[in-house]
Amino acid sequence: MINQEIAQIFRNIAEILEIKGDNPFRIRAYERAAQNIDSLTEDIANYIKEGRLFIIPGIGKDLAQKIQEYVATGKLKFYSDLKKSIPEGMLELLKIPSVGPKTAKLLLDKLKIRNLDDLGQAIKKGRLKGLAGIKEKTISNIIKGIELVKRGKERMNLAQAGFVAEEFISSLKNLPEVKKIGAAGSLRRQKETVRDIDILVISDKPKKVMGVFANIPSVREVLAAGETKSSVRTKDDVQVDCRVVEQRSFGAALLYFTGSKDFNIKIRQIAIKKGLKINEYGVFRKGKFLCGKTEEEIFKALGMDFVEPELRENTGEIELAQKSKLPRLISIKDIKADLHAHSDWSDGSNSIEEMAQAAKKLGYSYIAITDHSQSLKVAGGVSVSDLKKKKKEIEGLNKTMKGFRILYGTEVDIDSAGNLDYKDDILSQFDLVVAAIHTGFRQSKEQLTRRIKNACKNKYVHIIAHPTGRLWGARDAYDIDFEEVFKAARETNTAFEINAFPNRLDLNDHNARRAKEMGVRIAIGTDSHEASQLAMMKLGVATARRGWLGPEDVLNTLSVTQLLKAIKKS
DNA sequence: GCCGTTTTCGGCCCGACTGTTTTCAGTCG
Repeated sequence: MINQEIAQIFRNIAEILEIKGDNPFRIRAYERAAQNIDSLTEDIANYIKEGRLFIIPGIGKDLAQKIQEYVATGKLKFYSDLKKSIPEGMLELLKIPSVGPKTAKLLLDKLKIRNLDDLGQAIKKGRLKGLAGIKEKTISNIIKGIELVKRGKERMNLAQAGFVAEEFISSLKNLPEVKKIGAAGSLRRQKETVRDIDILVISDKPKKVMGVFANIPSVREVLAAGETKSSVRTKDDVQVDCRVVEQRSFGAALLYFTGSKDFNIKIRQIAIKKGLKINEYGVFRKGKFLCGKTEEEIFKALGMDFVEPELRENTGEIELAQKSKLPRLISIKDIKADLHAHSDWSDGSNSIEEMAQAAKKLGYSYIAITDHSQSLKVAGGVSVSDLKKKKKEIEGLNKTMKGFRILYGTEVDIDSAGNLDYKDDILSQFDLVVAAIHTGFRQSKEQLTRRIKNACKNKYVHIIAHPTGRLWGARDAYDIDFEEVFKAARETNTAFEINAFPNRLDLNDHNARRAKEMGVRIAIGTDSHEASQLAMMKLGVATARRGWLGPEDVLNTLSVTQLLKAIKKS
C-alpha cells in the first residue's frame, strides 16, 4: 500500500538527516509522521481526496505537500536530492549495533567509508585505529556488529517471542530475591512480530538478579551489564533486556518498558502539562514522588482511563482514554468456539472426535470442523462422496457429546477464476462454510479482489479465511482492495477471518480495525491441523485486541444458536 | 518539521550503560 511506501521514505529521510547532523527535532518529526502514516487503516490517497491530511497527527503544511507530491507523481524530489547527498550504502552502517549517525559520519569524513564492505576492509587494514574516540573495544564491537548484520536476524513471531521470554522468566521467578517479574515491550503489546524481549523485575537485590540473568544457559553474550539494567544476546541471536526496579516503581517501569515509544512520549507530554514528570521510577511533582506502584494509579494521576497494552500505539487511544471512551476489548474468556479447524478427513492429524474433545477441554461449547475441499489434493481435500460419511460421523458424535456441538463445515477453495470448489447444492448442506484462496496468489490486485468478492456473494459462504494469504517469512500478503472487499462483505453479511496461526495472523491488526470500522464482522479461527494447535486462539485474540475489537465484533463469542442465526444470508 | 484554551516562537520525553574520557558524548530503548 502507498501508506507504507511513504512511511518508509520518511524513515529514510530521517536517517539521512541524522547522518548529516540535522536538527534532531526535525528528524523526530519525520519519524513520527512515518509512524502515524503506517498506522492508518485507510489509504492515504483518500485523505488527500477529502482534504483530511491535516487530521493525521504530525502532518503539517510541509509534510502534507510532500505526501501529495508522492501520491500524484510517484516521486519525491526532496528525497531523491537528499539521497544523492550521501553515499548509497551509508544507511546500512546504521544497522550495526553501536554505530549511530555520529560514528557513521566520522567514518565517512575521515576514512571515506561508504558501506559495510568498505568498513570491513578498513578494519582489516587497521585504519580505524587512531580515529578520535575509537579504540580497541569500539572496533571489536563494530566487528561483532557487522557479523550480526550479515546474519540478518529478523524479528520473531509473537509465539516464538513468548517462548524466549518464558525461558528467562522461569529461570528468575523462583529466586528469593525476585518479588515480581513480567514481560514488557512489544511482547506485552502483543505485536505480531517482536525484535527484543524486555523483562522487568522487582527486587531489592538487583546485583544478584543481574548475575543470574547473565548466566542463563541460552545466553551467548553479555552486551551490557549495569547495576539495574543488563542486556544479553541468546544463542539464537535474540536480544533480551532485563531491568530491576523497587516495588514502588513497578507500575512506572512497566508503563515505560511496555511503550510504545510514541505512546510514552505522548503521556509524558500530558504529564508536563499537568506540572508532573513521569519517568520509569514514578510520577513526580516538583521532585516529590506521587505514585508509581501500579499502572492504574499512574493513568489515574494523569486523568485518564487505563489503556490496555495492545492499544498503546498513540493512534487515538490516549484521547479516548481521557474522555473515558475506550472500547471494551475482547478477551480469551469471551471465546466460545473455534471456527476453523481440520481433521484427518483432510490434512489434519487428529480425528473429529479428538479435535472436539480438545476444544471442549478449552472450555468451548462448539467447534467447526472445516476440512479442505475436493480439488485441493495436496491437502487431502474431501470428495463429494466422502462428505456424506463425514457428515454422518459428526451427527453421531453430536448425539454422544453432552453440552457440545460439532459444526459440519468446510474450507472451500476459491479457484483462480473465482468459482467455489463445491457446487451450491453441496455447500448448502454445511452448517458453516469458510472460503479461501489457496492458489493463483500472483494474480493482479483486481483479479484477487474480484475472486474474494465473488465468494462473498455466494449465498452459502459465511467466512473468508486468511484473506491476504501471507505466510510470515515465506510469502508476502497478496494485494487486495480492502475497501471493496469489506464493502462486499458488509452488504452480503460475510465475515472475515483473523487466522490465529502464528505465521499468518491474517487479517492483521490494522485490517481488522478497518473491517470493524466498515461494519464487517470477524471470525477468529486457529486453522489447527492438530488438537494442540487449538491453543493458538490466544494469538488471534491478541490480534483482535490490537485491532480494537470487542466481543460484539467477533462471531465466535456467540452461542452456537446465536451464531447459526447471525451468519444466515438473505 | 510540528504545534499551541498559558504560546504563531521557542519549545520539543527521559534515563541507563559504554567507552573513552578527567566530565561526557554517543547509542539505545
